[in-house]
Amino acid sequence: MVATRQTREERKARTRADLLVAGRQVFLERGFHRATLDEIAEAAGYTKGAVYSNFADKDALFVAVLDAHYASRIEAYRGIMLEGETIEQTLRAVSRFMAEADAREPRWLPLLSEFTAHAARHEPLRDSYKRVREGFLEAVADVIADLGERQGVTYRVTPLEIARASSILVRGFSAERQVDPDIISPALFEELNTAFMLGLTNLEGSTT
Amino acid sequence: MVATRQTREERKARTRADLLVAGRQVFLERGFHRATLDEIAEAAGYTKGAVYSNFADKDALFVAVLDAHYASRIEAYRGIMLEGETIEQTLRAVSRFMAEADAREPRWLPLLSEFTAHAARHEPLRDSYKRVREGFLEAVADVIADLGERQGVTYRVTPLEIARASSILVRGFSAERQVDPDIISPALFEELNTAFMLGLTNLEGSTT
DNA sequence: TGTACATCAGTGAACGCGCGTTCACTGATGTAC
DNA sequence: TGTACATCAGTGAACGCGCGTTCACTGATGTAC
Repeated sequence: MVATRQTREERKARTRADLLVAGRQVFLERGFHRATLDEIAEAAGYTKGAVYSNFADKDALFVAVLDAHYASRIEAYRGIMLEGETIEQTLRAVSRFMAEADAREPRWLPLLSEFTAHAARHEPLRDSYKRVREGFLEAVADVIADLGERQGVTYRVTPLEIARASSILVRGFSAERQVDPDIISPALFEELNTAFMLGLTNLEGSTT
Repeated sequence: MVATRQTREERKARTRADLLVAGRQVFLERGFHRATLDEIAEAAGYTKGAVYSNFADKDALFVAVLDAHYASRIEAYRGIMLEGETIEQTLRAVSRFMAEADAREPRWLPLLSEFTAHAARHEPLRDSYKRVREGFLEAVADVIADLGERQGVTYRVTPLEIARASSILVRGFSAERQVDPDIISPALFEELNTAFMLGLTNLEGSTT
């Protein structure tokens, strides 16, 4: 397992990938503001300079982490959609996936919230954040539209709005849970999600 | 209009009140992190030391601002509840009030989100924030419970959970809007709110 | 296959600065007699 | 009503420090011939 000779390009791509993994991890552990580039670089096995050689600054590193996160989410959603047989089954599977992802990485949503607040206040960053985020929501909307077609279901609002509405709920839950993770009862979670899904889809089959 | 002689106690209370007003304003303008105690003190007509003479630190000042904000909200909600004749009317009036408050001070919710993220990461602050916030939600729950009794309506979940659910929606909307205020269509807003309210109350009158 | 020079990813140390916090001080209010 | 001392809200200046960012450098890869 001796380090093979690599071209510059390969090495740099490797470094970038290492920094993304380490960045994600340290951001999750410490939060955006408290994570230091020193710690991230060290966790990846480099020094701070490597970060600046691969990303414009700390903000850009985070946006890249976010981009990678969303890419993997989209892939997961696509997979779930292909597996589900009925719309109800698929929606339930998506809900389950989201709940599991949150349980697996409970700090992700608070981290996103912290970064959103930061990005909203810093003009150029705000734009690049918006681009990545809207790209994600549009990709989710595509999945939702595909699902509708496959299952012959119509929606009361556009797929993009459904994606956004889902995000609204998720982020709202997260905001509320930040103070105390146990504060949202499972009953409340279920009621809200159900109300939300019934409200936005014509599940009864009426296509008016 | 010569400054009247005041006791120390009166003067101090006045200073504190001035700082709260100025703090609220500067926090709204700049956000929590970017607001400086210098600017707040100056806006209030004092120097930084006055802040430290009235509050433990920057965090405590914000919590005090928050506390005052919630107190005035509760008062408003109580007023609305007393005026409404039917439950539908009252719920609509509350929705309108919340929308108007958000339009009047669009930076309040982002500010709260920024501070929540901050507080979540700082142990002792987190507790005092939680105390203030839970106190608010409980007061809202009281209003909701009173409303139910007055109008003879039952809820599918506890009043406290309704208060929390409402807060979840509000904060979710706000999180989503931070990137771009125009991104949530009125239609989506209405659909979600309706789904939410129908989901949590037994409006048809069934008390089962 | 070898030599000489160019490139550039990553290093390591230094910089800089914004601002929250501290602290000795002051002058007006409060208290005792 | 007056005097002497105590208190303490608010002042103003200095401190401190964490960390993002910069930059001259190096040594391995790339390129030309």
